[in-house]
Amino acid sequence: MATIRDVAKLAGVSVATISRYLNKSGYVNVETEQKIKKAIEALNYEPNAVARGLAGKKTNTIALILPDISNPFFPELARAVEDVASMYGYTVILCNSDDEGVKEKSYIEVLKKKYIDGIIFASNTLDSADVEQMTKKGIPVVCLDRVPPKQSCSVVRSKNREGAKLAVEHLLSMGCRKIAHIYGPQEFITAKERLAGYEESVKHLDWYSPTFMIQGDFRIEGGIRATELLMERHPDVDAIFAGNDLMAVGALKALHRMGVQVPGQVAVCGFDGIGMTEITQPELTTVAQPIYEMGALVSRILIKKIEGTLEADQTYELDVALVPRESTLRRNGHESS
Amino acid sequence: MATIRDVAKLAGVSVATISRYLNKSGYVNVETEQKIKKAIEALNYEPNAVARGLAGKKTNTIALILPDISNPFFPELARAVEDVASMYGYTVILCNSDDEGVKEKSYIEVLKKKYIDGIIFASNTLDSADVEQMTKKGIPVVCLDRVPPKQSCSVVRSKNREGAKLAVEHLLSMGCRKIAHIYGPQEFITAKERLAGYEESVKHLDWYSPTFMIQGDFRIEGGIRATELLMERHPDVDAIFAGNDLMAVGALKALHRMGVQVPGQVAVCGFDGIGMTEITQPELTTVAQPIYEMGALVSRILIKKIEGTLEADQTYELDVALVPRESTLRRNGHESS
DNA sequence: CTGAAAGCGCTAACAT
DNA sequence: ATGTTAGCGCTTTCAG
Repeated sequence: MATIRDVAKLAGVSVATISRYLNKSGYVNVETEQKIKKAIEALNYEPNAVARGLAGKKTNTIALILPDISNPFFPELARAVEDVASMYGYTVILCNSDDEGVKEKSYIEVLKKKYIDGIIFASNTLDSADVEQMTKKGIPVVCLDRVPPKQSCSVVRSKNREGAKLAVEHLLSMGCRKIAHIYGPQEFITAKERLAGYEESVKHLDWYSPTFMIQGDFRIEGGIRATELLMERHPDVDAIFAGNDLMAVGALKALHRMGVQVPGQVAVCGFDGIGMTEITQPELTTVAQPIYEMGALVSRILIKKIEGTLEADQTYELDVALVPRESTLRRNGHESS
Repeated sequence: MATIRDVAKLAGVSVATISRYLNKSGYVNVETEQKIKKAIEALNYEPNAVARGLAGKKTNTIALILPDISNPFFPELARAVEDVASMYGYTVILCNSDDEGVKEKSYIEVLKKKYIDGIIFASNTLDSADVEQMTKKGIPVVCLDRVPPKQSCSVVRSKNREGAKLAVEHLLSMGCRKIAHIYGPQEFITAKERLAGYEESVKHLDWYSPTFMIQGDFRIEGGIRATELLMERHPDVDAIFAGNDLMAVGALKALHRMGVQVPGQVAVCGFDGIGMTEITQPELTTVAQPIYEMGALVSRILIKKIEGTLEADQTYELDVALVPRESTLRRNGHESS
């Protein structure tokens, strides 16, 4: 592997000039430029990224910290992040935190030592102190969903409350009259907001009762159990709005086992818009978040921040969209009532 | 951030000693060891990974090159790789190649410049020349599925041919008599082997005909189209063995649309064992690969290779297992005939 | 057992 | 416009 020195020698100039040429920093004569170009080609020179990193404290590497890449929500997000990153010449380090603060901290330590340029957090454990500390240490951070106070970093999220309302409205418009909600763990801001949106939309309805809200765990199993509990408690519900798609899938499974028709007896609506919703039977109505776009946006913001072209930290709230499918399709619906 | 110099000064020894202590290379007196420990703690010293990388050409970073993290087969694999890597103190860079040689090559270039310690390929485009070149340049490589000739690198794969046979046997034992196969793109060695296994198992049966083998694309869409074509051509098939789970899901969808009962009229069996197979209706019988283990093994091997403790390159063929579920459950089956 | 010193390959003043 | 040079923070001979 040729070094910058070799190139300098062959081109008959100093290493500084080569460096300037490489980084387009400072002037360099057109003629010498040509000489340099030739030398580089002749030697098949490729600048060494590690040396650059050490000298310039910039590694063109970002990290993506998420709870678990095998949770179906994240692969698409990761794909988007990596796509954008590689488009801008950055490389992505993948970290699974399992939402455990300890793991997160330990990743952060490692990443700092590696002169990572920035971090994307798609995690819930992170507290604002951590974020501020990172920012203070000069490591740009961008978050997904989690909003640390004092706006110490940019945030990308989607309209959870509005999404929940969309779901309820849709179910009502399909003729449902007793709509239950399986909510996710309340440590998750998303779960909280969706629950709030649900409550807001239904609390003025005559059938409303807190017993229609059941806790789930954002996973299939939890959706199953919550549904069982719910159907026992309220055999008369005619719709379930689950706080995420995984729990909605669980609801589908549970209802099927009980012999309850979907959507005939009970309509089911999820939240997130992961691919799974298209392969269930019946296909699942869901409030889709623009997952890929969220990933793309979050990494574009991080890169801007790294390169110093970000005006100011901001919170971006992306629109969600109701995707109506079979699981909520009821004949007695009156969409245009 | 304290540097090794600061520690040396505070401990009253030279940087060389600190380095030896840090890397457990060379002797260091127990007493000085204590002094060093204290100094490190006092300064909260953390060795700089980039500097280490430059000086020692070892970055404790590996890369995982796969076709697409959003393809449901890969997240679990990636999770396993990252789990093992982080357990051994390595960090993982994620690369999506889309099975395009150009992208792969360009990743390799970048990774080389970053002094990556090794690469895991879960890709099909890579030709053996590339692998050998990498190996020659001193970058350890381990492959998934793809076996480059001359055994220039270790390979982890699973028993595709045997798996296909398991599938056919299972279908036969469930009473199926006309078993079709939707095979994947023949550039994929896995698709080829599964097809071969299928053919071997059925070619001696009286109903056998090449028209029972239909090409798919390893995705849901292709599974749907292939199934439509198949059912038109052979309305009398009573089982479909798909070359992977995604196509099996497609088959399920297509059959459902046509009003064909599964497993009543047609049984369906997939291959891979991805999570999706548990949420279809009916749940999908599949030949499960030990995906997580494959990822864990492949990364353990790579790390061994990096650390020079790997005896010799080898090909590891992991067992697959038939996971019987509803989609092949036929009353007229005689499991124990 | 420990220290001095020469890099690793590049960047960024500072000087010319 | 270009060259000189001092680092970046650590590893690793080679002496002692």
